[in-house]
Amino acid sequence: MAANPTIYDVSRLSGVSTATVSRAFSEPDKVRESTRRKVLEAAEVLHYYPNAIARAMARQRTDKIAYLICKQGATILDEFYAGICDGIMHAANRSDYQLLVSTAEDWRTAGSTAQSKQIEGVILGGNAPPDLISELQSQNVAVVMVNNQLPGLDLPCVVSDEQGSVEKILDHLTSHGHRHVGMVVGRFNPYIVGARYTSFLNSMRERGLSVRKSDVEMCDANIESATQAALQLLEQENRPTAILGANDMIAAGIIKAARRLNLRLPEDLAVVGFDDASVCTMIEPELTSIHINCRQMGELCVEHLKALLNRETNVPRLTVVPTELIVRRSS
Amino acid sequence: MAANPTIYDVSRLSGVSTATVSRAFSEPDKVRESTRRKVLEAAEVLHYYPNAIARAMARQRTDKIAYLICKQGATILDEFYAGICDGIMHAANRSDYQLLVSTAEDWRTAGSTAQSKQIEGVILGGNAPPDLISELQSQNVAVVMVNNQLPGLDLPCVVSDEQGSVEKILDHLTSHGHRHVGMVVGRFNPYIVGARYTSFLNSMRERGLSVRKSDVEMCDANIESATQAALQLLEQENRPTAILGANDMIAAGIIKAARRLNLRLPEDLAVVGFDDASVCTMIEPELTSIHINCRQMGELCVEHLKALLNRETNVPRLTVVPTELIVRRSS
DNA sequence: GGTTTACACGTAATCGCTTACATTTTACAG
DNA sequence: CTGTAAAATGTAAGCGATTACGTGTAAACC
Repeated sequence: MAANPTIYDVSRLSGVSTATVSRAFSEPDKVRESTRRKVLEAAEVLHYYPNAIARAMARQRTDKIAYLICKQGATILDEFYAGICDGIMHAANRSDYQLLVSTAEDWRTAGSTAQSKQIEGVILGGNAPPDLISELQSQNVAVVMVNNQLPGLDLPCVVSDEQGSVEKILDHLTSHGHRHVGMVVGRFNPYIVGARYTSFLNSMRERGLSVRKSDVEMCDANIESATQAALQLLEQENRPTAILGANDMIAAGIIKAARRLNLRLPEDLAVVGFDDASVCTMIEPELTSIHINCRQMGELCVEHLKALLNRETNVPRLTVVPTELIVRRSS
Repeated sequence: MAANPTIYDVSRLSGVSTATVSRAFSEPDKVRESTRRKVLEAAEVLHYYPNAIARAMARQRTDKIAYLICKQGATILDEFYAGICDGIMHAANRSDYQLLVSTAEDWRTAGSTAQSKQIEGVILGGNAPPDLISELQSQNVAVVMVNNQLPGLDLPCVVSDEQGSVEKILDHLTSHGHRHVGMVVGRFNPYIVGARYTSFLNSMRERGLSVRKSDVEMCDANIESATQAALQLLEQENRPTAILGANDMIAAGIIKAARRLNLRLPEDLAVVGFDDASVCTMIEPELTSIHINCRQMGELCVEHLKALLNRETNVPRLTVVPTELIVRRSS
């Protein structure tokens, strides 16, 4: 590991001062074209690349941001959060941010928060614990939340249009004659319970359709639990003719349950999911689902974080990303 | 953004030198218990946290590593690579590394490689382009590859036991009387083509079973393509009684194709996948698959990177992670 | 008690870059 | 050709930690 060349080496070889070398790299138009070329040439020869650490030190700005996934109902293994991550990665690279990724839990148990000091902004994915948020804010790092929204918190949130999604689903279902609709909700994600489920209740009420207690079941974050919950729903006397799954995995569970009961899909039962994960086209019948532009959500997060970091004043507190209903064979 | 407290502030408040403050944090046993307490107390009062940037600057060590996903057949959206990512995240946190995540493409198009300078080690996921590898090595950053293995390259690789996986599948299938076995391979992932597919050919030959050209089809990275490929296989005169999909998505496509032809599973056709993704239990029939401990693979990557960074000499060039066949209803 | 040794702590140089301010060079008008 | 403003470049002081080296103090030995 031969010591890497520094700005001094370039300075010496190119015959200009270190200040000029520095400018040649970070403010190209403040230096004469000819000298800039000399500098770049010398850098080329020496295999010099500016040392970002030293740069951060001098500038008092690290351009480092982090994506913390809060395990409560969220994980990078979930296509949805992975999609957001993908969007964040792209946007971060484009804006020349360095992106750290971690789960909130690991993050805290590991280097406590000492790390935070060098992170200028954090994107919180999923159900972030309030104390994490206030801790971050007290260390004045910029915070943006994605797929979550907490009352009384002053920070930008990026969410998908849950209400609109449910409307679209119910429009679709009612236009096919469904009036008795149920839902299986994953209790593992508080935000989704609060958003998708209550949207469902509201929309149904507005349409003058009733939802009985027995039309809704809760389940855990695995397919077997979802299947069991769906069985509960379907084995009752007067079962719904359509059921929403709070995500595609749950919807898949509903389909499995329907199969066990020898129900025909979509004739005897319509099933709709959320997220439009890849599984939708893998199962039989293909699953009608709500497509969410997670990539865009991720990109928006970075945009907002950037705005926050640049001290812009009018960063929207709530950004709602529109969704789309993808109708397939299951409904 | 009030300026953050520095080691000087703590030094002043606690009445000791900056050197002692520094030691109190990074070499606790080199300082008397009583003074250490004083220091920590002062730090507490001031909300002081050591500035990792400055620390990195002084120590000439950043403890920063990166996970670069090489899009060629790999993406964070794939549960497999997400699982590896998860493992890397955990291990990185545990070892107090900062983890940057990006796709190789974004990485290069964005800040070129300037960034590299501050990254001490890189984990390459998927099919890394050779020039990227040599570029990294020439800047002497430690490199580890996961789920890939290139001839003539001197770096640690972590892969799953493809050969063993195939053996297990074929043991299972032949014990159920299958002698005519086909495969659908994704042409999008060169390594998998090279590993899973050739293992398949070898194992079949060893068992004295023949594989005709028409028993193998290639497909692209989407389910429709996989389904089409499977149809090709299944619509011929003398079709295989069992088919391997090079991953679970492809296997799902095979199942769809079988359904279209009204084949019964597993009676008329056995299907087996690789990766044991969550989709395996979502589809009907549930898919027999090879479980890969991706989390462990990720952790191993970090271990090896760490060893490399600590200049350990005997870092294994190849680590093969054992797999397990999960038998379900599709076979 | 005096000398040695180990330990705790302090002083100050250093890491590689940025940037305010000073100085020199260039461009251009008169 | 000269004077002046603008542009280009140079000088050097930080940024906030670490750490080699030096000093002072207390324990340990004879």
